[in-house]
Parts: sequence; structure tokens; C-alpha cells
Amino acid sequence: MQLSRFSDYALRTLMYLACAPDGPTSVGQLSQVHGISFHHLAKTAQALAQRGWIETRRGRTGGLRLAISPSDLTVGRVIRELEPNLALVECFDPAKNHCNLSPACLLKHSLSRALEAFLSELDRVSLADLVQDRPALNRLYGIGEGAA
Amino acid sequence: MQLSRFSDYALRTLMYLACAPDGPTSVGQLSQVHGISFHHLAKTAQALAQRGWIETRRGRTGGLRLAISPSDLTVGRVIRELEPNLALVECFDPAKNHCNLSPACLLKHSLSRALEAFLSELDRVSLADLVQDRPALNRLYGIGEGAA
DNA sequence: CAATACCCGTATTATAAATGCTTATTTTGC
DNA sequence: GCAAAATAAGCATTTATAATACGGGTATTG
Repeated sequence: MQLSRFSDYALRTLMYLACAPDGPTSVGQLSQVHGISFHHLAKTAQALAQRGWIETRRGRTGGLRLAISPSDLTVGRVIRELEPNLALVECFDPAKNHCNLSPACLLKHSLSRALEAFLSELDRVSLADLVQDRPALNRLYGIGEGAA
Repeated sequence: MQLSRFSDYALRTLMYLACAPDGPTSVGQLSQVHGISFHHLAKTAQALAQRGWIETRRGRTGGLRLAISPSDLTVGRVIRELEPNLALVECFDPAKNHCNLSPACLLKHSLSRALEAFLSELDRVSLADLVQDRPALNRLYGIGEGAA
């Protein structure tokens, strides 16, 4: 049971943008800071832009910028929308289900409740909460390093 | 984010054994009822036996039998022990971690809390709870069908 | 002794993620 | 106004991992 790296990278991108909100940040910058493939990051940026969470600007001085307030976006929301498959077991998806116990199976309900407990715990955490110690993060990001 | 089928099949096996506790149940029977590969099920049975949750008996009249009381085993326990990878993101595993934000990253703590909420919700559910409506399950399992 | 059923290690297959490449669009500078 | 450069967006390929299938081995019963 693990989160897809897609969601993971999306959260890292949002965290960075929440820390460096001044100018637009290029995907290349994000790629360098996080040590993640450029093209892979571009793909996640695309998904974030589609949902209106970030603004993308093309051209010579383009890049990514947060389009919403960090306190308005929760980790739970991000994962609910971006995680490609939240069906813990096959019977969660009626189309793929092969288990004929479903009618009387209480396991499914228990797992549903547990998943909801997981997500609602993350609903309590906003992007603003994640970056509350901005100085420490900026140090790790290398933001504010005067020397080239 | 989804559970491995390994854990899934293990839980189904335990549920069946909790419903049919009289004689030993062969892996072949379990395979037929659930429509799952024989060898794959045998592998999960092995893991259950190693933990003392079931007894296996070889030979002509052999099979699997529950070795503990259904109310003493929780779903949470099963998943904690059997799920091969509960590391939601790479930074949960220091050996595989490449993210250099770890020291100041609050995301990890949020995810840890959420995972614990998920598992503790499942700790509240015992195997006995899952099979409380035994007649309905036995009907689905085909247990008690007089006609051949 | 023969048949049945669990035990264990290996190999193949399938699926999904990660990466790389190509195309299209925008902006800046001449 | 045009050309060049930078960047986003979309598409295809490679890679890795998990699930599954298979074979031989061992123990037990009748």
C-alpha cells in the first residue's frame, strides 16, 4: 500500500511554490531542486494547472505560480483528486470485481471506513500547514543563497 | 493506493475458515470457492501458518484450520503483518529515500498520522465481526448445499 | 506402497510507473 | 514584423515491480 509518486511529486511541487511565491518558478528549477526528471514533473504540473491550483505561463519568462491560497488547499483534497487508484481492493470497483461475496461481505465496509479515516485525517492538513516553517524549507531548497 | 492481493486473499482465507471451522479445508476447496489460483493461495496459507493463525495438516485428510479464536485476530493486525509495503512515500524508508527535504518536511508526519488512523480503524474490526452473518456467507460459499 | 495435500523455489507474464522524445505555443530581442 | 529561444503540452518508449503460473519435493494417511 503506497501512494503513487505522481501524487508525491505533486505535493512537493505545491510545497515549493508555496514557499517561493514571488516570481514564477520554472519546471527546470523544480527538477533540479528535487532531483526528479524534468518531463515527469512537467506532467504533474499539467495536472495541477488543469485543476486551477497553479497558473502556468509560457514563454521566455514563464513558469509556475500558485493560483490559490495555501490555506485553501488540503492534502486530502490533492490525494483524493490526483491519486489514480484509491480502490483498496478489487471489489471497490464494480467493473473489475470478481469476488462474489460482495453482497454479504463486511470487509469492504470496514476498509471503506478506514480509508475515509485516512483521508479525513489529511483533510485537516492544509498546504499552509506544511510550509509553516518556511525558513527551514527555504534553506533546504537553496532559496536565498547569495553565492552563485 | 491499493492493498496487495496477497493481504486480500489472506483475509478471504481467514473469513472462510472462520465460517467452516469443523473439518480441515483444503487449499483446493478455497481455490474453487474464491476462483483464485491454487498455488497463489497456498503461498498465503503458508504465511498464515507461520504466524500461528492457522494450522496446516498434510496428508490425505489434511487441510487448513483456524488455530485461534476469530475474536482474537483483527484486520488491522493482519494487514500490519502481511502487507508487504506500508511505506506510503519513499521517505518512510530511510534506505530508499532520495528526498533531501526530510528534516523539515511536515508532510511525512501528516501521512504517518493518517496511516495510523487507517490501521487503528481496522484494529477495531475482528475476524469474528466480519463473519457475524454466517448464514449469508455460507450461502455464498455454497456450504450446506445438500444437492450435489 | 500409492495417493493425497502441503511446502518451497523458480520463471513467466502482465501491469503500471518512470523516463525520453516530439510538437506546439508564447515571449523576447533584433 | 520576423526570427530565435524558452517553456508547456502531448505522445511514445523503456523500465521496474508485482502478480501469477509452474515444477519438483516432502510428509502423512489409508
